Amino acid sequence: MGTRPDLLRGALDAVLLEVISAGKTYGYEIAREIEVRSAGQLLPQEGTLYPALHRLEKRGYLKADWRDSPEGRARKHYRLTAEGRRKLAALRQEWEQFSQSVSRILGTAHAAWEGI
Amino acid sequence: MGTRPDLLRGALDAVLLEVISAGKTYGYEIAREIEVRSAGQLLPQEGTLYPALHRLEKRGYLKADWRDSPEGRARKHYRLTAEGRRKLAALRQEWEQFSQSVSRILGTAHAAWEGI
DNA sequence: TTATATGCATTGTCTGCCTAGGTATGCAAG
DNA sequence: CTTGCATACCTAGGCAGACAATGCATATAA
Repeated sequence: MGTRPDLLRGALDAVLLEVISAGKTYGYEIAREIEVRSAGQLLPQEGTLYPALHRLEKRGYLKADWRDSPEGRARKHYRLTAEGRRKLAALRQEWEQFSQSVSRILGTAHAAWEGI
Repeated sequence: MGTRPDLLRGALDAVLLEVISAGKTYGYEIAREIEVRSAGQLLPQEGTLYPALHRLEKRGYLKADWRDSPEGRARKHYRLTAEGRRKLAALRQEWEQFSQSVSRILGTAHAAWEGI
């Protein structure tokens, strides 16, 4: 795996909603996409991923339906609700502000020095 | 307060070590410094801050000593150990990689596109 | 039959932020 | 003197969520 658990916590929901909105719709595929897009840095465990998807569904950000697969067992496909799209936009902005705050404090490279 | 608790979790240790290494040495001062440096975005609660400092001390990243204060009660001053400086460097790099991964996935502004 | 890839799910443990309290000192206002 | 406020530290308990481990189901290949 890549990073510490605690790092993932704050960003997982945003990452999941983003990947799903980009057309990766079921768990197994979502996991692999996250791994690819992060170049192996991020890789949520199954015991993290599936509960997270259930949470997002229960909170109304995702809708799911089952479809058969040509290989292996059936897949549970997710898609964003309207509320999910709004949530993604909000989480994206929240992440941006937060990560810039931290990066500015830590003095890491991609901090935006426009402010202060 | 500023951000969601879950966001703070992943970055708090790094932020604390950084602020202390920059010369803000006791809890109350550390808290205010974080608030100032993040422009109010980050503000750990006392029930978060003090246990976090104790953890870092117990793990050997910080050393502490008590000193009297001209105003109010005595202060517990922290400073980084050699191990603490190494830890800060590691956490800084970990944060940079992680935040870039997430930012790249979310497509937020300050992502570095040099890599892929 | 066994192994491997696909695919979803749950249980139990552990970590750690928060809320909500508490303690102590110094000073100013009433 | 008492009340309030800033300074300054600490802790108990609740709760959310990531992880490891395990299990189940389907398909293909050795």
